[in-house]
Amino acid sequence: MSIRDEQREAVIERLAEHLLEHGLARTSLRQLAAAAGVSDRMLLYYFTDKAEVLDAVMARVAGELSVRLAQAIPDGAPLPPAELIRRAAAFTTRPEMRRFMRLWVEVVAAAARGEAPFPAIVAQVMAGFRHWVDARLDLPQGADREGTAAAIIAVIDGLALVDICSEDEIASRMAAALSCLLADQPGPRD
Amino acid sequence: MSIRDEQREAVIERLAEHLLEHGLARTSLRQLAAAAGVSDRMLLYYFTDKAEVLDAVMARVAGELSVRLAQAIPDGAPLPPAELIRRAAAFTTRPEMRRFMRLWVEVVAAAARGEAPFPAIVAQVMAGFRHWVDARLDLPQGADREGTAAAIIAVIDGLALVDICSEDEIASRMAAALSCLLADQPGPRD
DNA sequence: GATACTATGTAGCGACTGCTACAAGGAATC
DNA sequence: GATTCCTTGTAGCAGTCGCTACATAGTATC
Repeated sequence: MSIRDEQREAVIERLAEHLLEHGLARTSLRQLAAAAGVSDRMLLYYFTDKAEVLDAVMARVAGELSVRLAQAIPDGAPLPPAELIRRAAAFTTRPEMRRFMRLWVEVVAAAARGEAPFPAIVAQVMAGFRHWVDARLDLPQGADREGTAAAIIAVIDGLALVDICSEDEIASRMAAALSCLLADQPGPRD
Repeated sequence: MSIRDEQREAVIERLAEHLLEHGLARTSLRQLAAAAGVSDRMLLYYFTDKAEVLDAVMARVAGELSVRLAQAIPDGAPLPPAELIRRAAAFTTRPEMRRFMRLWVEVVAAAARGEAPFPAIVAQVMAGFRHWVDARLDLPQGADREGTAAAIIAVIDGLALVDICSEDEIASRMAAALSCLLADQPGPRD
């Protein structure tokens, strides 16, 4: 592997950490270069342009998220939707996962704005989410698997969205309340 | 009212429409000025700086959203959470409401990035949402009202987030599937 | 040793950003 | 008629943006 390729890999690794830490807030070429410990000139030597940088870094981040999701909830035994939501919610609101979800919300917004290369990234990651849910979802025949999968993703992403603009304390209560809403036996009653 | 104040109002009105149409994609001072039909020089005559422009415009948009939410689901008869979610979801995924929700997601992301004046705007709008839910939520005593309200907002916002990065067709299926998940009698079974 | 390719620094381009200094026209007031 | 204030245009500032031209040092190849 050439020096260039080695540096490329190292840069991707460092920038993945940078994006998870700061979101899309500091993503000008010069800021990315500084975070990666190289000059902006060299960043554009390792990558053809800024879009390729973000593409590569986001692919790395998505890969890591994918691994963690697979580890947290294996695809062996399919779960009923309420239980799947409950576990996925518990996992994605864990402190170390919140920066993934925050970045994800920012990326979706950037895609909504039409900002390259985020629309393509969102399409890929979203497909990954759908596949992840589909492989873990136990649903009676005749039910709308795609619709249900989308709804489950929506609930998880919604928790993340509210989470990032609220005080820390609300997240667990929100998850608990959601759990009650989904249960066949609804929450603490008199 | 001085010419300046009249123009200010007219500019806010036009920019509210602009933001709902294009999100935060075209919000440089010059782009905002063009959309409002004035020069950038005059925009900064009517407002002290860009943050004040966005503040005023977002307040207008939030006000309009608030009116529509109040009209769509009056606060007379409190609803159980599942029903409230169902109605709110049906309303916010209506075609004419989607641009509100898209803008909302973008604003939350901008706030997450720390970009002024969005954190303050998000806090205000979020408080409005919480109040709206609280005034319409029928919940047994002893239940966590705040947590449940946050969860309801999360579900609605999640639908919006998935909605803006999916094909049109999925939205209604997602809402239907969610309805099944929340029902005491879960969806079409065999 | 000459040549070609890889790797890196310096410097800067043109476009855009938020914002402002300055001047001037017009209306109102003294 | 002179002065002052409200309104508006012109021009441009300093900074950042993504990106690139150019030079150079080192290394590999012939």
